[in-house]
Amino acid sequence: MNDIQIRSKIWLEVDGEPFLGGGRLRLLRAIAATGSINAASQQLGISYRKAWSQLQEMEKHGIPLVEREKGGCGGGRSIITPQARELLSKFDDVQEGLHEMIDDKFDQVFKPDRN
Amino acid sequence: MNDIQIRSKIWLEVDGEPFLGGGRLRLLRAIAATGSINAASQQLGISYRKAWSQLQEMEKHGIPLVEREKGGCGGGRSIITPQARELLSKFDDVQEGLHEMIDDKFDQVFKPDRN
DNA sequence: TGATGGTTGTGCGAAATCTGCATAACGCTT
DNA sequence: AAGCGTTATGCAGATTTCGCACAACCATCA
Repeated sequence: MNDIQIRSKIWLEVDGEPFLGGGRLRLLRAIAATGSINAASQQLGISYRKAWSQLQEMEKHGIPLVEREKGGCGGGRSIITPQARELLSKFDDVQEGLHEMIDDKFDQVFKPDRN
Repeated sequence: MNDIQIRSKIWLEVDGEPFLGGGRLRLLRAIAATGSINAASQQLGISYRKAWSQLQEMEKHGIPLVEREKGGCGGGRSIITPQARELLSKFDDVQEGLHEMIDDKFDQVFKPDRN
């Protein structure tokens, strides 16, 4: 059998459209860590434009996630809101151990015992 | 809080690219049920072109999934291979109960007790 | 006080992807 | 040999994604 593997993902939806998944989660984390959308996008290897678009998509449902300031000391900065922090934490709680569990189940079903 | 919900999916990859997920699974099932790619695509509400492309993507890794005949009685027909049948079965085994489990965990974490 | 620097914000054309129409190939059936 | 319903596929149009280029902003500092 070819080298076959399982992948899995979870994400949140609001009003039936994507709200928060793995990629956007990493983005918010990077913004929290760097204090800048620009620095975060570079860290993740995506364009600023893309990061900004993702934030737009997330926030269009009315939940404020990032507070931005343009101009000023350092040119500007961005920090994530307490609500965003809580979301990240809860998302982690749900995701915790999930991939491992699924990988295990995959091995059980797809990889015959070597006895 | 807005109406927020969780979604989840699993899929198989071969050589690092998508091989079998929910959509292609339904396609193979529909082909098995109808004996025809054309009928299957109509049943699923997708174009024949799209169904055919998905089969191409799946089979380009060398695992034969559908045996096709063009021309002949009825114009032609398609049946899925034993290997495809086995894949469907195993995929179900891995997926069984998964969505429910994730939904439960989501409720635990995101919906506070109403005491 | 005005020039500077680094960030956020955005329009728009290019690039890539997806979609499906149109048509060929095929081989039983009659 | 004509017809029929399926599989197979090229290709153009539609749609989405991508990212370059540039505007807006404001504390700092000369």
